Amino acid sequence: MKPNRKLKPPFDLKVFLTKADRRRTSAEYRANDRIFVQGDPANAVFYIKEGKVKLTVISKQGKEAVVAILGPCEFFGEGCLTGQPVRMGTAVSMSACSITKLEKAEVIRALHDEPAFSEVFVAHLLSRNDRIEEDLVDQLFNSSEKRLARVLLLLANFGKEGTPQTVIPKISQETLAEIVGTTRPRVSFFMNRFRKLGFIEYNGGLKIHSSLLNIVLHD
Amino acid sequence: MKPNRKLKPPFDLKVFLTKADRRRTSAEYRANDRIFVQGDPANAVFYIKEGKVKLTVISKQGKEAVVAILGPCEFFGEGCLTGQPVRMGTAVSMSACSITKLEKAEVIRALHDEPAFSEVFVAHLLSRNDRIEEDLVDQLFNSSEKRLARVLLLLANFGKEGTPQTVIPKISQETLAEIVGTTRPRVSFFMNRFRKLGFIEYNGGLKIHSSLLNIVLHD
DNA sequence: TGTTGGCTGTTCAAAATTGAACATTTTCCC
DNA sequence: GGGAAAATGTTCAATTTTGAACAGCCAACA
Repeated sequence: MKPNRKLKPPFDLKVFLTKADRRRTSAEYRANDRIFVQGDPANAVFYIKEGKVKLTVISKQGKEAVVAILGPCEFFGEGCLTGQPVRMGTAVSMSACSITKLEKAEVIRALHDEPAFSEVFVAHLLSRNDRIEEDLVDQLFNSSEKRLARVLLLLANFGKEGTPQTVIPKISQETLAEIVGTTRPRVSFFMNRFRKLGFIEYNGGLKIHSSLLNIVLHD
Repeated sequence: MKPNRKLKPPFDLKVFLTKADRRRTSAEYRANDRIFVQGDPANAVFYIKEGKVKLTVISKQGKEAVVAILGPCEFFGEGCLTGQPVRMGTAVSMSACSITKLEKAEVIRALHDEPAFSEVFVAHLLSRNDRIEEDLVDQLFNSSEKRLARVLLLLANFGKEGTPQTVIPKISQETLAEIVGTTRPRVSFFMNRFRKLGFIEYNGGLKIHSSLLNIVLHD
Protein backbone atom coordinates (compact mmCIF):
# COMPACT_ATOMS: atom_id res chain seq x y z
CA MET A 1 0.00 0.00 0.00
CA LYS A 2 1.55 3.28 -1.04
CA PRO A 3 1.17 5.86 1.72
CA ASN A 4 0.80 8.68 -0.74
CA ARG A 5 0.39 8.84 -4.47
CA LYS A 6 0.69 12.57 -4.93
CA LEU A 7 4.36 13.13 -5.44
CA LYS A 8 4.21 16.08 -7.75
CA PRO A 9 3.65 19.50 -6.24
CA PRO A 10 0.47 21.41 -7.06
CA PHE A 11 0.82 23.33 -10.29
CA ASP A 12 -1.00 26.09 -12.00
CA LEU A 13 -2.74 25.00 -15.16
CA LYS A 14 -2.03 28.35 -16.81
CA VAL A 15 1.60 27.45 -17.02
CA PHE A 16 0.74 24.50 -19.18
CA LEU A 17 -1.81 26.08 -21.45
CA THR A 18 -0.23 28.92 -23.27
CA LYS A 19 -2.82 29.77 -25.86
CA ALA A 20 -5.62 31.26 -23.84
CA ASP A 21 -8.99 31.25 -25.48
CA ARG A 22 -12.61 31.53 -24.54
CA ARG A 23 -13.19 27.84 -24.30
CA ARG A 24 -11.43 27.62 -20.96
CA THR A 25 -13.65 28.70 -18.10
CA SER A 26 -13.39 28.44 -14.35
CA ALA A 27 -16.33 27.82 -12.10
CA GLU A 28 -17.08 27.59 -8.41
CA TYR A 29 -19.23 24.85 -6.94
CA ARG A 30 -20.65 24.30 -3.49
CA ALA A 31 -20.73 20.92 -1.81
CA ASN A 32 -22.99 18.40 -3.55
CA ASP A 33 -23.34 20.25 -6.83
CA ARG A 34 -23.57 18.07 -9.87
CA ILE A 35 -20.84 18.91 -12.35
CA PHE A 36 -22.08 16.48 -14.92
CA VAL A 37 -24.51 13.59 -14.90
CA GLN A 38 -24.39 10.14 -16.45
CA GLY A 39 -25.89 10.50 -19.92
CA ASP A 40 -24.99 14.16 -20.44
CA PRO A 41 -23.27 15.00 -23.72
CA ALA A 42 -19.52 14.74 -23.14
CA ASN A 43 -17.41 17.47 -24.67
CA ALA A 44 -15.11 18.80 -22.00
CA VAL A 45 -12.42 17.76 -19.56
CA PHE A 46 -12.34 19.23 -16.07
CA TYR A 47 -9.46 20.21 -13.87
CA ILE A 48 -9.77 20.56 -10.10
CA LYS A 49 -8.06 23.66 -8.76
CA GLU A 50 -9.55 23.29 -5.31
CA GLY A 51 -11.86 20.84 -3.54
CA LYS A 52 -12.86 17.22 -3.82
CA VAL A 53 -14.97 15.54 -6.49
CA LYS A 54 -16.73 12.18 -6.41
CA LEU A 55 -17.21 10.14 -9.58
CA THR A 56 -20.04 7.62 -9.49
CA VAL A 57 -21.75 5.20 -11.80
CA ILE A 58 -25.35 4.07 -11.53
CA SER A 59 -26.27 0.57 -12.60
CA LYS A 60 -29.33 -0.52 -14.49
CA GLN A 61 -30.76 -1.72 -11.18
CA GLY A 62 -30.26 1.69 -9.65
CA LYS A 63 -27.31 0.74 -7.47
CA GLU A 64 -24.64 3.40 -7.16
CA ALA A 65 -20.89 2.83 -7.08
CA VAL A 66 -18.14 5.34 -6.40
CA VAL A 67 -15.43 4.95 -8.98
CA ALA A 68 -13.04 7.62 -7.72
CA ILE A 69 -12.60 10.49 -5.33
CA LEU A 70 -10.35 13.16 -6.74
CA GLY A 71 -8.67 16.22 -5.29
CA PRO A 72 -6.73 19.31 -6.33
CA CYS A 73 -4.54 19.11 -9.45
CA GLU A 74 -6.43 16.18 -10.89
CA PHE A 75 -8.41 15.89 -14.09
CA PHE A 76 -11.72 14.19 -14.69
CA GLY A 77 -14.16 13.73 -17.53
CA GLU A 78 -11.34 12.66 -19.83
CA GLY A 79 -13.48 9.79 -21.08
CA CYS A 80 -14.85 12.14 -23.73
CA LEU A 81 -11.48 12.09 -25.48
CA THR A 82 -11.96 8.48 -26.55
CA GLY A 83 -15.01 9.31 -28.57
CA GLN A 84 -17.65 8.61 -25.94
CA PRO A 85 -20.51 10.91 -26.91
CA VAL A 86 -22.05 10.93 -23.43
CA ARG A 87 -20.85 10.74 -19.85
CA MET A 88 -20.48 7.23 -18.49
CA GLY A 89 -20.80 8.46 -14.93
CA THR A 90 -21.71 11.36 -12.69
CA ALA A 91 -19.39 13.93 -11.12
CA VAL A 92 -20.43 15.58 -7.86
CA SER A 93 -18.52 18.07 -5.73
CA MET A 94 -17.95 16.83 -2.18
CA SER A 95 -16.89 20.21 -0.87
CA ALA A 96 -16.59 23.75 -2.16
CA CYS A 97 -14.71 23.42 -5.43
CA SER A 98 -12.96 25.57 -7.95
CA ILE A 99 -12.88 23.78 -11.27
CA THR A 100 -11.60 24.67 -14.72
CA LYS A 101 -13.47 23.41 -17.75
CA LEU A 102 -11.45 22.63 -20.86
CA GLU A 103 -13.29 22.13 -24.10
CA LYS A 104 -12.49 18.81 -25.73
CA ALA A 105 -11.15 20.52 -28.84
CA GLU A 106 -8.74 22.59 -26.82
CA VAL A 107 -7.47 19.59 -24.91
CA ILE A 108 -6.82 17.76 -28.14
CA ARG A 109 -4.99 20.75 -29.51
CA ALA A 110 -2.94 21.17 -26.34
CA LEU A 111 -2.02 17.49 -26.26
CA HIS A 112 -0.65 17.92 -29.75
CA ASP A 113 0.98 21.33 -29.51
CA GLU A 114 2.08 21.71 -25.92
CA PRO A 115 4.43 19.07 -24.58
CA ALA A 116 4.30 20.59 -21.12
CA PHE A 117 0.57 20.05 -20.93
CA SER A 118 0.83 16.67 -22.54
CA GLU A 119 3.34 15.56 -19.94
CA VAL A 120 1.16 16.61 -17.06
CA PHE A 121 -1.84 14.95 -18.59
CA VAL A 122 0.01 11.71 -19.22
CA ALA A 123 1.20 11.75 -15.61
CA HIS A 124 -2.39 12.11 -14.49
CA LEU A 125 -3.55 9.23 -16.66
CA LEU A 126 -0.76 6.98 -15.45
CA SER A 127 -1.47 7.71 -11.83
CA ARG A 128 -5.19 7.20 -12.29
CA ASN A 129 -4.52 3.95 -14.08
CA ASP A 130 -2.46 2.74 -11.16
CA ARG A 131 -5.11 3.69 -8.69
CA ILE A 132 -8.00 2.06 -10.52
CA GLU A 133 -5.94 -1.05 -11.08
CA GLU A 134 -5.25 -1.22 -7.36
CA ASP A 135 -8.94 -0.80 -6.66
CA LEU A 136 -9.74 -3.64 -9.03
CA VAL A 137 -7.13 -5.92 -7.50
CA ASP A 138 -8.47 -5.04 -4.07
CA GLN A 139 -11.94 -6.10 -5.15
CA LEU A 140 -10.63 -9.34 -6.58
CA PHE A 141 -8.56 -10.31 -3.57
CA ASN A 142 -10.01 -8.91 -0.41
CA SER A 143 -13.07 -9.27 1.78
CA SER A 144 -15.30 -6.28 2.37
CA GLU A 145 -13.76 -5.81 5.79
CA LYS A 146 -10.29 -5.34 4.33
CA ARG A 147 -11.59 -3.18 1.53
CA LEU A 148 -13.27 -0.86 4.00
CA ALA A 149 -10.07 -0.62 6.01
CA ARG A 150 -8.12 0.22 2.88
CA VAL A 151 -10.59 2.89 1.80
CA LEU A 152 -10.46 4.52 5.21
CA LEU A 153 -6.68 4.54 5.17
CA LEU A 154 -6.59 6.01 1.68
CA LEU A 155 -9.06 8.71 2.63
CA ALA A 156 -7.00 9.52 5.70
CA ASN A 157 -3.78 9.93 3.78
CA PHE A 158 -5.51 11.88 1.08
CA GLY A 159 -2.84 14.46 0.28
CA LYS A 160 -0.72 14.08 3.37
CA GLU A 161 2.07 11.76 4.32
CA GLY A 162 3.24 9.84 7.33
CA THR A 163 0.46 11.07 9.54
CA PRO A 164 -0.04 8.43 12.21
CA GLN A 165 -3.65 9.34 12.80
CA THR A 166 -5.77 11.65 10.73
CA VAL A 167 -9.18 13.19 10.80
CA ILE A 168 -11.52 12.61 7.89
CA PRO A 169 -13.93 15.49 7.20
CA LYS A 170 -17.30 13.81 6.85
CA ILE A 171 -18.49 10.85 4.89
CA SER A 172 -21.68 8.86 5.32
CA GLN A 173 -21.73 5.12 5.73
CA GLU A 174 -23.88 5.05 2.65
CA THR A 175 -21.11 6.63 0.58
CA LEU A 176 -18.49 4.39 2.13
CA ALA A 177 -20.58 1.41 1.14
CA GLU A 178 -20.68 2.67 -2.44
CA ILE A 179 -16.92 3.06 -2.50
CA VAL A 180 -16.16 -0.26 -0.90
CA GLY A 181 -18.73 -2.12 -2.92
CA THR A 182 -20.92 -3.48 -0.16
CA THR A 183 -24.05 -2.64 1.81
CA ARG A 184 -24.51 0.01 4.46
CA PRO A 185 -25.29 -2.40 7.32
CA ARG A 186 -22.03 -4.09 6.53
CA VAL A 187 -20.14 -0.81 6.78
CA SER A 188 -21.87 -0.05 10.06
CA PHE A 189 -20.95 -3.46 11.39
CA PHE A 190 -17.27 -3.16 10.51
CA MET A 191 -17.00 0.46 11.62
CA ASN A 192 -18.15 -0.61 15.05
CA ARG A 193 -15.78 -3.52 15.06
CA PHE A 194 -12.89 -1.21 14.13
CA ARG A 195 -13.98 1.17 16.85
CA LYS A 196 -14.17 -1.52 19.49
CA LEU A 197 -10.69 -2.63 18.52
CA GLY A 198 -9.42 0.94 18.85
CA PHE A 199 -8.49 1.31 15.17
CA ILE A 200 -10.76 4.27 14.61
CA GLU A 201 -12.68 6.84 16.67
CA TYR A 202 -15.74 8.77 15.74
CA ASN A 203 -18.64 10.80 16.99
CA GLY A 204 -18.88 13.43 14.31
CA GLY A 205 -15.43 13.66 12.89
CA LEU A 206 -13.64 10.42 12.11
CA LYS A 207 -10.13 9.57 13.27
CA ILE A 208 -8.14 6.83 11.63
CA HIS A 209 -5.32 5.26 13.62
CA SER A 210 -2.43 3.68 11.83
CA SER A 211 -3.21 0.49 13.74
CA LEU A 212 -6.00 -0.02 11.22
CA LEU A 213 -3.24 -1.18 8.93
CA ASN A 214 -3.34 -4.44 10.88
CA ILE A 215 -6.60 -5.32 9.19
CA VAL A 216 -5.18 -4.75 5.73
CA LEU A 217 -1.82 -6.34 6.33
CA HIS A 218 -2.86 -9.32 8.40
CA ASP A 219 -2.11 -12.42 6.26
CA MET B 1 -21.36 -2.86 -23.24
CA LYS B 2 -19.27 -1.62 -26.14
CA PRO B 3 -18.99 -4.32 -28.79
CA ASN B 4 -15.50 -3.25 -29.71
CA ARG B 5 -13.04 -0.86 -28.22
CA LYS B 6 -10.39 -0.98 -30.91
CA LEU B 7 -11.40 1.68 -33.34
CA LYS B 8 -8.02 2.77 -34.49
CA PRO B 9 -6.31 0.70 -37.18
CA PRO B 10 -3.12 -1.16 -36.38
CA PHE B 11 -0.12 1.06 -36.77
CA ASP B 12 3.57 0.64 -37.07
CA LEU B 13 5.45 1.95 -34.09
CA LYS B 14 8.31 3.05 -36.30
CA VAL B 15 6.14 5.78 -37.70
CA PHE B 16 5.83 7.25 -34.26
CA LEU B 17 9.37 6.94 -33.08
CA THR B 18 11.63 8.83 -35.40
CA LYS B 19 14.90 8.82 -33.54
CA ALA B 20 16.02 5.25 -33.74
CA ASP B 21 18.50 4.18 -31.14
CA ARG B 22 19.80 1.03 -29.56
CA ARG B 23 17.45 1.10 -26.65
CA ARG B 24 14.57 -0.09 -28.75
CA THR B 25 14.64 -3.81 -29.29
CA SER B 26 12.18 -6.31 -30.65
CA ALA B 27 11.80 -9.80 -29.33
CA GLU B 28 9.84 -12.93 -30.10
CA TYR B 29 8.14 -14.97 -27.42
CA ARG B 30 6.39 -18.29 -27.47
CA ALA B 31 3.18 -19.02 -25.61
CA ASN B 32 3.54 -18.84 -21.82
CA ASP B 33 6.86 -17.02 -21.75
CA ARG B 34 7.26 -14.60 -18.90
CA ILE B 35 8.03 -11.13 -20.18
CA PHE B 36 8.45 -9.69 -16.73
CA VAL B 37 7.61 -10.86 -13.23
CA GLN B 38 6.14 -9.08 -10.23
CA GLY B 39 9.08 -7.62 -8.33
CA ASP B 40 11.43 -7.26 -11.31
CA PRO B 41 13.10 -3.89 -11.69
CA ALA B 42 10.89 -1.75 -13.90
CA ASN B 43 12.64 0.30 -16.55
CA ALA B 44 10.92 -0.30 -19.85
CA VAL B 45 7.58 -0.09 -21.58
CA PHE B 46 6.49 -2.81 -23.97
CA TYR B 47 4.55 -2.63 -27.19
CA ILE B 48 2.75 -5.63 -28.67
CA LYS B 49 3.27 -5.99 -32.40
CA GLU B 50 1.69 -9.41 -32.55
CA GLY B 51 0.09 -11.82 -30.10
CA LYS B 52 -1.73 -11.65 -26.79
CA VAL B 53 -0.33 -10.87 -23.36
CA LYS B 54 -1.83 -11.53 -19.94
CA LEU B 55 -1.15 -9.23 -17.00
CA THR B 56 -1.59 -10.76 -13.57
CA VAL B 57 -1.09 -9.84 -9.93
CA ILE B 58 -0.37 -12.27 -7.13
CA SER B 59 -1.70 -11.53 -3.68
CA LYS B 60 0.07 -12.05 -0.40
CA GLN B 61 -2.00 -15.19 0.07
CA GLY B 62 -0.82 -16.51 -3.27
CA LYS B 63 -4.08 -15.96 -5.12
CA GLU B 64 -3.68 -14.83 -8.70
CA ALA B 65 -5.83 -12.27 -10.51
CA VAL B 66 -5.79 -11.34 -14.18
CA VAL B 67 -5.79 -7.57 -14.51
CA ALA B 68 -5.81 -7.34 -18.30
CA ILE B 69 -5.48 -9.27 -21.52
CA LEU B 70 -3.90 -7.19 -24.24
CA GLY B 71 -3.45 -7.62 -27.96
CA PRO B 72 -1.68 -6.10 -30.96
CA CYS B 73 -1.01 -2.35 -30.92
CA GLU B 74 -1.28 -2.08 -27.16
CA PHE B 75 1.30 -1.05 -24.60
CA PHE B 76 2.02 -2.55 -21.21
CA GLY B 77 4.49 -2.05 -18.39
CA GLU B 78 3.82 1.70 -18.43
CA GLY B 79 3.59 1.64 -14.64
CA CYS B 80 7.34 2.24 -14.55
CA LEU B 81 6.77 5.76 -15.83
CA THR B 82 5.19 6.82 -12.54
CA GLY B 83 8.32 6.09 -10.61
CA GLN B 84 7.53 2.55 -9.54
CA PRO B 85 10.95 0.95 -9.16
CA VAL B 86 9.65 -2.60 -9.57
CA ARG B 87 6.89 -4.36 -11.47
CA MET B 88 3.57 -4.49 -9.66
CA GLY B 89 2.49 -7.49 -11.71
CA THR B 90 3.54 -10.21 -14.09
CA ALA B 91 3.29 -10.20 -17.89
CA VAL B 92 2.99 -13.53 -19.68
CA SER B 93 2.54 -14.21 -23.38
CA MET B 94 -0.61 -16.19 -24.15
CA SER B 95 0.42 -17.01 -27.70
CA ALA B 96 3.40 -16.47 -29.95
CA CYS B 97 4.21 -12.79 -29.60
CA SER B 98 6.32 -10.16 -31.23
CA ILE B 99 7.02 -7.41 -28.74
CA THR B 100 9.02 -4.22 -28.83
CA LYS B 101 10.79 -3.06 -25.71
CA LEU B 102 11.15 0.67 -25.18
CA GLU B 103 13.55 1.87 -22.53
CA LYS B 104 11.90 4.14 -20.01
CA ALA B 105 14.23 7.00 -20.87
CA GLU B 106 13.35 6.79 -24.52
CA VAL B 107 9.63 6.76 -23.82
CA ILE B 108 9.98 9.86 -21.68
CA ARG B 109 11.95 11.55 -24.41
CA ALA B 110 9.44 10.56 -27.08
CA LEU B 111 6.52 11.75 -24.99
CA HIS B 112 8.19 15.12 -24.81
CA ASP B 113 9.59 15.45 -28.31
CA GLU B 114 7.25 13.51 -30.57
CA PRO B 115 3.64 14.57 -30.53
CA ALA B 116 2.69 11.72 -32.82
CA PHE B 117 3.93 9.18 -30.30
CA SER B 118 2.49 11.11 -27.43
CA GLU B 119 -0.93 11.09 -29.04
CA VAL B 120 -0.90 7.37 -29.61
CA PHE B 121 0.25 6.76 -26.07
CA VAL B 122 -2.41 9.00 -24.59
CA ALA B 123 -5.02 7.19 -26.66
CA HIS B 124 -3.77 3.91 -25.23
CA LEU B 125 -3.92 5.18 -21.67
CA LEU B 126 -7.40 6.57 -22.12
CA SER B 127 -8.70 3.35 -23.58
CA ARG B 128 -7.06 1.28 -20.86
CA ASN B 129 -8.50 3.56 -18.24
CA ASP B 130 -11.97 3.07 -19.66
CA ARG B 131 -11.52 -0.65 -19.72
CA ILE B 132 -10.25 -1.02 -16.16
CA GLU B 133 -12.94 1.29 -14.91
CA GLU B 134 -15.55 -0.89 -16.59
CA ASP B 135 -13.98 -3.94 -15.01
CA LEU B 136 -14.16 -2.30 -11.60
CA VAL B 137 -17.77 -1.27 -12.06
CA ASP B 138 -18.55 -4.80 -13.22
CA GLN B 139 -17.07 -6.17 -10.02
CA LEU B 140 -19.02 -3.73 -7.91
CA PHE B 141 -22.36 -4.34 -9.55
CA ASN B 142 -22.60 -7.81 -10.93
CA SER B 143 -22.70 -11.42 -9.76
CA SER B 144 -20.00 -13.82 -10.85
CA GLU B 145 -22.37 -15.33 -13.40
CA LYS B 146 -22.78 -12.01 -15.17
CA ARG B 147 -19.11 -11.22 -14.89
CA LEU B 148 -18.20 -14.50 -16.52
CA ALA B 149 -20.67 -13.84 -19.33
CA ARG B 150 -19.19 -10.39 -19.86
CA VAL B 151 -15.63 -11.72 -19.92
CA LEU B 152 -16.55 -14.35 -22.50
CA LEU B 153 -18.24 -11.77 -24.69
CA LEU B 154 -15.29 -9.43 -24.46
CA LEU B 155 -12.87 -12.21 -25.32
CA ALA B 156 -15.03 -13.18 -28.27
CA ASN B 157 -15.09 -9.70 -29.72
CA PHE B 158 -11.42 -9.23 -29.10
CA GLY B 159 -10.45 -7.26 -32.21
CA LYS B 160 -13.44 -8.01 -34.36
CA GLU B 161 -16.85 -6.47 -34.66
CA GLY B 162 -20.42 -7.53 -35.12
CA THR B 163 -19.60 -11.21 -35.25
CA PRO B 164 -22.72 -13.02 -34.08
CA GLN B 165 -20.77 -16.02 -32.85
CA THR B 166 -17.06 -16.30 -32.46
CA VAL B 167 -14.48 -18.89 -31.61
CA ILE B 168 -12.13 -18.27 -28.73
CA PRO B 169 -8.69 -19.82 -29.13
CA LYS B 170 -8.07 -21.53 -25.83
CA ILE B 171 -8.42 -20.49 -22.26
CA SER B 172 -8.54 -22.64 -19.15
CA GLN B 173 -11.30 -22.39 -16.58
CA GLU B 174 -8.58 -21.62 -14.10
CA THR B 175 -7.58 -18.51 -16.05
CA LEU B 176 -11.19 -17.52 -16.55
CA ALA B 177 -11.68 -17.74 -12.81
CA GLU B 178 -8.71 -15.44 -12.29
CA ILE B 179 -10.14 -12.91 -14.72
CA VAL B 180 -13.65 -13.02 -13.37
CA GLY B 181 -12.56 -13.02 -9.78
CA THR B 182 -14.08 -16.27 -8.61
CA THR B 183 -13.23 -19.93 -8.14
CA ARG B 184 -12.76 -22.57 -10.79
CA PRO B 185 -15.66 -24.76 -9.71
CA ARG B 186 -17.85 -21.73 -10.08
CA VAL B 187 -16.64 -21.16 -13.63
CA SER B 188 -17.20 -24.80 -14.45
CA PHE B 189 -20.71 -24.60 -13.04
CA PHE B 190 -21.67 -21.53 -15.06
CA MET B 191 -19.99 -22.72 -18.24
CA ASN B 192 -22.16 -25.80 -18.11
CA ARG B 193 -25.23 -23.75 -17.40
CA PHE B 194 -24.45 -21.50 -20.38
CA ARG B 195 -23.92 -24.57 -22.50
CA LYS B 196 -27.17 -26.17 -21.48
CA LEU B 197 -28.95 -22.94 -22.32
CA GLY B 198 -27.31 -22.89 -25.75
CA PHE B 199 -25.36 -19.68 -25.15
CA ILE B 200 -21.99 -21.28 -25.75
CA GLU B 201 -20.58 -24.46 -27.28
CA TYR B 202 -17.32 -26.15 -26.54
CA ASN B 203 -15.32 -29.30 -26.77
CA GLY B 204 -11.87 -27.97 -27.48
CA GLY B 205 -12.51 -24.67 -29.14
CA LEU B 206 -15.08 -22.39 -27.55
CA LYS B 207 -17.91 -20.72 -29.41
CA ILE B 208 -19.75 -17.77 -27.96
CA HIS B 209 -23.24 -17.04 -29.23
CA SER B 210 -24.61 -13.56 -29.09
CA SER B 211 -27.51 -14.95 -27.09
CA LEU B 212 -25.12 -14.94 -24.13
CA LEU B 213 -25.86 -11.23 -24.01
CA ASN B 214 -29.13 -12.19 -22.36
CA ILE B 215 -27.26 -13.03 -19.19
CA VAL B 216 -25.52 -9.69 -19.09
CA LEU B 217 -28.46 -7.58 -20.12
CA HIS B 218 -31.20 -9.28 -18.16
CA ASP B 219 -31.96 -6.97 -15.22
C1' DT C 1 -41.51 22.30 21.80
C1' DG C 2 -42.45 18.93 18.73
C1' DT C 3 -41.71 16.82 14.53
C1' DT C 4 -39.46 15.67 10.42
C1' DG C 5 -35.73 13.58 8.00
C1' DG C 6 -31.22 11.75 7.66
C1' DC C 7 -27.93 8.81 9.53
C1' DT C 8 -26.71 5.03 12.36
C1' DG C 9 -26.96 0.47 15.00
C1' DT C 10 -28.86 -4.10 14.79
C1' DT C 11 -31.17 -8.22 13.47
C1' DC C 12 -32.17 -12.07 10.51
C1' DA C 13 -33.44 -15.23 6.88
C1' DA C 14 -32.25 -15.98 2.14
C1' DA C 15 -28.86 -16.13 -1.28
C1' DA C 16 -24.30 -16.25 -3.12
C1' DT C 17 -19.72 -17.65 -2.70
C1' DT C 18 -15.82 -20.12 -1.11
C1' DG C 19 -12.60 -23.93 -0.48
C1' DA C 20 -11.66 -28.41 -0.31
C1' DA C 21 -12.43 -32.84 -1.90
C1' DC C 22 -13.01 -36.36 -5.22
C1' DA C 23 -14.43 -38.44 -9.89
C1' DT C 24 -14.07 -38.15 -14.63
C1' DT C 25 -12.34 -36.73 -18.98
C1' DT C 26 -8.94 -34.95 -22.06
C1' DT C 27 -4.31 -34.04 -23.55
C1' DC C 28 0.26 -34.95 -24.11
C1' DC C 29 4.35 -37.56 -24.31
C1' DC C 30 7.06 -41.78 -24.48
C1' DG D 1 -1.30 -47.84 -26.92
C1' DG D 2 -0.39 -46.74 -22.07
C1' DG D 3 0.31 -43.78 -18.41
C1' DA D 4 1.02 -39.32 -16.27
C1' DA D 5 -0.44 -34.79 -15.95
C1' DA D 6 -3.63 -31.39 -16.70
C1' DA D 7 -8.18 -29.83 -17.19
C1' DT D 8 -12.90 -30.38 -16.19
C1' DG D 9 -17.32 -31.88 -13.79
C1' DT D 10 -19.54 -32.34 -9.36
C1' DT D 11 -20.56 -32.29 -4.57
C1' DC D 12 -21.06 -30.15 -0.11
C1' DA D 13 -20.51 -27.86 4.35
C1' DA D 14 -18.90 -23.51 6.03
C1' DT D 15 -18.64 -18.81 5.39
C1' DT D 16 -19.70 -14.38 3.52
C1' DT D 17 -22.80 -11.34 1.71
C1' DT D 18 -27.17 -9.42 0.68
C1' DG D 19 -31.54 -7.05 1.30
C1' DA D 20 -35.04 -5.77 3.94
C1' DA D 21 -36.74 -4.40 8.14
C1' DC D 22 -37.03 -1.79 12.35
C1' DA D 23 -35.53 1.12 16.30
C1' DG D 24 -32.75 4.83 18.19
C1' DC D 25 -30.23 9.16 17.85
C1' DC D 26 -29.56 13.79 16.55
C1' DA D 27 -29.75 18.15 14.11
C1' DA D 28 -32.68 21.40 11.64
C1' DC D 29 -36.58 23.88 11.64
C1' DA D 30 -41.27 25.74 12.09
